Amino acid sequence: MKRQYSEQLKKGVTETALLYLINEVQTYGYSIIKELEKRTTGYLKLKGGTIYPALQRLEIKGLVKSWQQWTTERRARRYYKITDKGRQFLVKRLVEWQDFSLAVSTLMGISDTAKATSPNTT
Amino acid sequence: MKRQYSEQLKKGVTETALLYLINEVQTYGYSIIKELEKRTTGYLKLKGGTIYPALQRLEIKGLVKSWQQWTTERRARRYYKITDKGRQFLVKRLVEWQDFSLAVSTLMGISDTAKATSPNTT
DNA sequence: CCAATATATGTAGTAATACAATACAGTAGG
DNA sequence: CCTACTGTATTGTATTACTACATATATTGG
Repeated sequence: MKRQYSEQLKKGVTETALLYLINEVQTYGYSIIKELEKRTTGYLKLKGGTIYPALQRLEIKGLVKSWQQWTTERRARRYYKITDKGRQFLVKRLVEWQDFSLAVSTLMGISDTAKATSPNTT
Repeated sequence: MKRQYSEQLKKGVTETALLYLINEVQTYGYSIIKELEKRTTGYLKLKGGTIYPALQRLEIKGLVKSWQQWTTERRARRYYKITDKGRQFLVKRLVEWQDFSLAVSTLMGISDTAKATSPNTT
């Protein structure tokens, strides 16, 4: 099965993105999937098989805490809420992303005053 | 051994960064390591154990080609040069990085007209 | 009423890749 | 001689996004 390169790009930002959304408002897995897709107009589509394990990792690390809530008599959702530790972690990771993305963009000749970035033909 | 989160961030950009440098001028592994560190003021430090396998992957994919050059009688370097296929690939990946990094930055409230990005305390 | 779709969570196994640790060897300076 | 730096390379490990699958309930259209 041929993998997309964008998979690799996602690896550093998934947990930060989840935490960012959970920080805004307590929410649950399925909602996060839809929200990410909507807000990034399709650039950050994450699958259930990615999201649910990632949420579990966040909880194990103590960055979020979860509980079940019954939407109907028989139907449960697992809600997630950020912790203080999670908030501290989020701030660090946001700064890290900014520094990293700026460094890479600069390296690759992509600046705010973006000029033609097509590689030269040396 | 505690791993750095930045490891994950790097996973999508390493090959693109290598290709970008090789596109500028034919070069070799050790030089790339030093050059990346210098140009990104330390934000993109990659180790030999990352670079050398990555260069091999690029060659297997036909994006670069390599040859040995003797710097002294006994000492050889492996130089890399980009191929036409590599140049096409590079352009695609640069565009992909731009789109991706913009999408993520937008999601996380980091725009060019960057306002305070500290998470709210809902 | 029934089928299809959407909602909702979860696991097992696989692929990709950055790293540490290690190995080897030449070279330069004290 | 000895240390540090240059230079390439491999082995094994950790992390994590994905596919495929499993299981349910809820809703909508024909």
